[in-house]
Amino acid sequence: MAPRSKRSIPRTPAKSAGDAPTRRRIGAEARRAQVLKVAADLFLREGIDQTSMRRIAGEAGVTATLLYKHFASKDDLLKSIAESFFSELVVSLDAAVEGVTDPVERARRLMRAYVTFGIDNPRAYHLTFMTALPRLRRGEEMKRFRDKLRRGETVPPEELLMGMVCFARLEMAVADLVKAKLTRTRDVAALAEVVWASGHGLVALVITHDDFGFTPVGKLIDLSIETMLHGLIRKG
Amino acid sequence: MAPRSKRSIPRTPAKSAGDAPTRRRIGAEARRAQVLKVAADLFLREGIDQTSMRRIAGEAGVTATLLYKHFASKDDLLKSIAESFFSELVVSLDAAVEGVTDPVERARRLMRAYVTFGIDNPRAYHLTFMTALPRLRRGEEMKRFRDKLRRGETVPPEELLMGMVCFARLEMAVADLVKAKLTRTRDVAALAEVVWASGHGLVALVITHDDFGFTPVGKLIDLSIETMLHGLIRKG
DNA sequence: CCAGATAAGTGAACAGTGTCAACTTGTCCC
DNA sequence: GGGACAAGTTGACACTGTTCACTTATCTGG
Repeated sequence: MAPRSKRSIPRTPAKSAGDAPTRRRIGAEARRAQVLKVAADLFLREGIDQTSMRRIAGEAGVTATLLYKHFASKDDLLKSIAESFFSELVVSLDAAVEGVTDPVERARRLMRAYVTFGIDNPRAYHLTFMTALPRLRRGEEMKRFRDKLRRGETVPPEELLMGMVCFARLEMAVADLVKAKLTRTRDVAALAEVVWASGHGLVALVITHDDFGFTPVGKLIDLSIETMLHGLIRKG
Repeated sequence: MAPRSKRSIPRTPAKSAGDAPTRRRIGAEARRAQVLKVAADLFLREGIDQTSMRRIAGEAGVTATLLYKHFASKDDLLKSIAESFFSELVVSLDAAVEGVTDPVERARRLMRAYVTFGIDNPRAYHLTFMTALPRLRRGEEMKRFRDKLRRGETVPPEELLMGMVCFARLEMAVADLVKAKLTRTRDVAALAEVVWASGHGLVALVITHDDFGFTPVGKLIDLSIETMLHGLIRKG
């Protein structure tokens, strides 16, 4: 955004003699993977806006133009990276509830895993859940996708939207609570969305207003999860 | 190193014809206000990134350079606009609880007013709560500010951070709940942050993933607020 | 009434951005 | 060896936020 003016940079032609400009060719797949890795690193270290296509290209030892042979746009590149973060999140979520059978405890651990992942990986979280990538918005397609996941159907992995998969994990945990007749209300989708919202809000506030002077994060997480759980569960 | 002395370059007199676009002068305050209005309009209509300084200037019938006589940077301009949105939000919040004495009902209405404001003014909400303006981050200053508001002290209005004022409204409502011994726990600050998080999360999700296929928003708001309230309040 | 200070406004440039058309170069297959 | 095609580069375009060096209008005091 702001080109911090660092004056008196001679702007060298950068035509240093002798360095071999040999175009090093690697396969298309390999290059794509390499660019993804470099870009993800830079986005996480420096932030999205601070990371230009030229910078990514430079770090990959390549020209910016080449990136457009592998990704349609910067947003497209971002989207690809987001998908990989989603995958990691799914792994975290699954690990958190592995072997746990009590539905309430499963829900609790799921929430905690989600919030912790977000707070521990603020830039990744920002990229995946707080950036409205134009390409990520697919409206009707998403609805159909949700329905499929809800019914336990499988979806071709290459078309998989990992964000939806994350949500499906939460939705199924909530469904278990409802099935066990533990909840005050029975609208699984709505309940899952509410739970997600509270977790998301916590992460979002903490990572974007980190100077707010919040209560220690650990305490906040505990209180948030327990409050939500108490709100969900029937008294009795 | 080319000293580049551009002394006394004639620089086109441009006095040739009666083109004279007549620099229309208005007072500094007036111009500042006008720019604020134009910029706010554009940000809301087109979004922040789609609105350049030149565009704002053009719409105001002025040069981009002039904007920098009134605002230090685009971020600074954004920040000024954010403050005015915060003010509107405070008005909404106060209106929502006017005349209501029951602490639970006050809390409920406050939450609803907050969430509704955000969903009804997505761009304004995004600008105020989801954009980490560098100038908005003031760390320690914010903490001291919070403490003052918490104690009911007044703060010079020209240094007022309206965002903090909004939060203080919520915090005081929560404090009333705690005082009435209605809550399960007693940490006012932490409780208020948790409530805020859930409201914020709802708004944030709805306005950035508007294609997600959510449960109808009205239902979501109701369920979210009632769940939160049930989670907060002691049973019995 | 007119000089001078100062406030208000301008044009051109700088250093960057995402992106693309047109070109060159490397590598494999026939 | 000669194409074909994939992989990579050059150089530009139309933007961005921002600043420097200016001009011009308006108010004030002598």
